Amino acid sequence: MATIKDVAKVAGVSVATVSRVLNSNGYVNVDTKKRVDQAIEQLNYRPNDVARALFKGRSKMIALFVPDIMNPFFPELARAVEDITNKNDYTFVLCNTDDNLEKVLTYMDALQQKSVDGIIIVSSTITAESLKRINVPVIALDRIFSSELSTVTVDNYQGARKATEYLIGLGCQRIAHISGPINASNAKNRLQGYLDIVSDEDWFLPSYVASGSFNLQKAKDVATELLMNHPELDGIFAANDVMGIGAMKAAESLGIHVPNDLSVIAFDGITMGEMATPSLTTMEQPIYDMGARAAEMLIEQINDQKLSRKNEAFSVQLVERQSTKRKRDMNE
Amino acid sequence: MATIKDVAKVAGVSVATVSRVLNSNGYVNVDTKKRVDQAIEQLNYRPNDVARALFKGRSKMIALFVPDIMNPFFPELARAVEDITNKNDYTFVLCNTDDNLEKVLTYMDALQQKSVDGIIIVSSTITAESLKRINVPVIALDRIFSSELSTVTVDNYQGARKATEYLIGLGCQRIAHISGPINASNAKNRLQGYLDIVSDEDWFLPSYVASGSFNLQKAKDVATELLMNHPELDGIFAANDVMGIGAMKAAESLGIHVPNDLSVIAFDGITMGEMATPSLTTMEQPIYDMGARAAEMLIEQINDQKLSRKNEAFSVQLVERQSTKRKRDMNE
DNA sequence: ATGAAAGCGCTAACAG
DNA sequence: CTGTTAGCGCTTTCAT
Repeated sequence: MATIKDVAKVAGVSVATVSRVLNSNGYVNVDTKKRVDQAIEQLNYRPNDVARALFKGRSKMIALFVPDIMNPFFPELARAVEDITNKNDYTFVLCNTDDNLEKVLTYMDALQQKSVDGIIIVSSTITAESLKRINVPVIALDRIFSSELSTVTVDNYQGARKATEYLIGLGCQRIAHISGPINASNAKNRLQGYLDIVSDEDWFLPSYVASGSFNLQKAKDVATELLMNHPELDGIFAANDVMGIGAMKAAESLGIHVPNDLSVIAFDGITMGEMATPSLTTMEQPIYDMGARAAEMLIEQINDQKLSRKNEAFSVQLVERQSTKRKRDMNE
Repeated sequence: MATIKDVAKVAGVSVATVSRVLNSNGYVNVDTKKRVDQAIEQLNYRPNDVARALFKGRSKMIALFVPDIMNPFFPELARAVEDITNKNDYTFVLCNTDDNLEKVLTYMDALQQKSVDGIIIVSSTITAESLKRINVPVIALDRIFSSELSTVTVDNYQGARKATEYLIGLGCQRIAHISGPINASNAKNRLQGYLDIVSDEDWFLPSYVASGSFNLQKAKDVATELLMNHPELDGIFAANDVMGIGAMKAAESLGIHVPNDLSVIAFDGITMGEMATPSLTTMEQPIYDMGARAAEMLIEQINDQKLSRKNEAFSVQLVERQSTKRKRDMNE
């Protein structure tokens, strides 16, 4: 590994001059620059980022915290963040937190020790308190957990309203909701959207709401219970796609046909929803765009630390597939 | 951020002594150690990893190259690598290569500049040549692309044989194969396993093999063609689960019932296969274990650079689900 | 058992 | 326009 010193020697200049051409900063004669460039080329020299990081106190690394990359919602988000991160010459570090505060703190210390430049966090359990552990820009993505952070989200409330209204428009007359964990802001808003549409209906029962924890198996279990206790149900709005699939699995094992007997709509727009049979109608989020935007915002903030707090919400879009169907036996 | 100097001052010793207790290396009086520990505690001191990395030339970072984390096979692998990586106090860097050599080289340079300690690579396109670009231990995972590297794989050939034999045992009499890209070692071995079972059968036709590039849409397209040209087919062995799902989608759109008219078996054991309807019979790989083992091997090699090259292959296991079914109309 | 000091590779004053 | 030099925070001889 050639160092800046080697380059200086070959070019017959001082390391300062080499540094200047490296960073195109300060005056340097055209000819000397040429000589330096040649030396760099000749030695195939690459500056040592570690030395730079030590001097600057920044490492050109960005970390993304997700609960678990194995959850199919996150790979696309991670991909987006990595793409933007890369395009801006940062290195991308992935951290699975399992929504475990202790792991988060361990990560924060480790990243701090490596002079990470910024962090994007998807989490509902992290405390605003724990952010003080590390002194770098942080963006909250998908879920809001601290009012002091810039955020990138979607309009969960409106999306949930639309999903519920869509089911009603199809002729559904008894609609249940399988919610995510209520401590997650997105789950809470989706629940609220549903409630604001249906809670005044005379058919509505509080027991039409069950928590599926954003988890397939859990959702299947609660959906089974829901469908057994309430055979009158003809629509389910699940707070995410994974739970929507769980609900369909529950219906299938009970001999309830989707979409003929039961319409199911969910939220997210992950690929797995298309793969399911029947394919899942959903409120699609621009997942990649969200990740990309969060990364861009983070980099802006890294470059200008006193940038003001910003809140961006993407809108979601109804994607009709096979799990929902207009009811033919409406009262007429 | 407290530095080692601050600690030294508070403890009333030199930085050398602090460094000694930090690394439990060299003699240090029990009492002085106590004083230093107290100072560390009091200042909440954490050593600066960047400074350490500069001195040592190693950064305690490990990178994983995957073609694309959005492909559902890779998140579990990534998760495993990250877990092991973390347990050993390394930081995990994720790199999506899109199987693009230029991206790979760019990554290698970037990682080299950051003094990464080692790399795990899943790739079929990387040339052995390009590895010279960076002088750290490398493990090949899932696919073999250079004979000089330690590798972690599965027994693709035996798995493919078993899958094909399973279909035959079910009574299938015309079995096609949807292969992965032939430049990928795993795809090649799976194809070979299939061929070695069927190529001597009198019904076998070379046109029973089609390439689906490990890609769902592509597999769906070629499966459609396959099923249209060869209505006699009653079994398909797809080289991975994603393509197995593609094949089922193709059958569905042609009105061919899986598994009654057509049995489909695939390879991988990703979650999406369970979610599909019908759920997909497959040769399940121990994906997490493979990732974990690769990470362990890498760390062993980092700790002892002159460790000899090693080759480990896990075995795969048949998981019967709904996409395959014994034929009732056998000649009897 | 401990301290002083050199140096990892780079950048940014400061001088000239 | 270019060179000299003092660090960035840490580890490791080399003395003592």
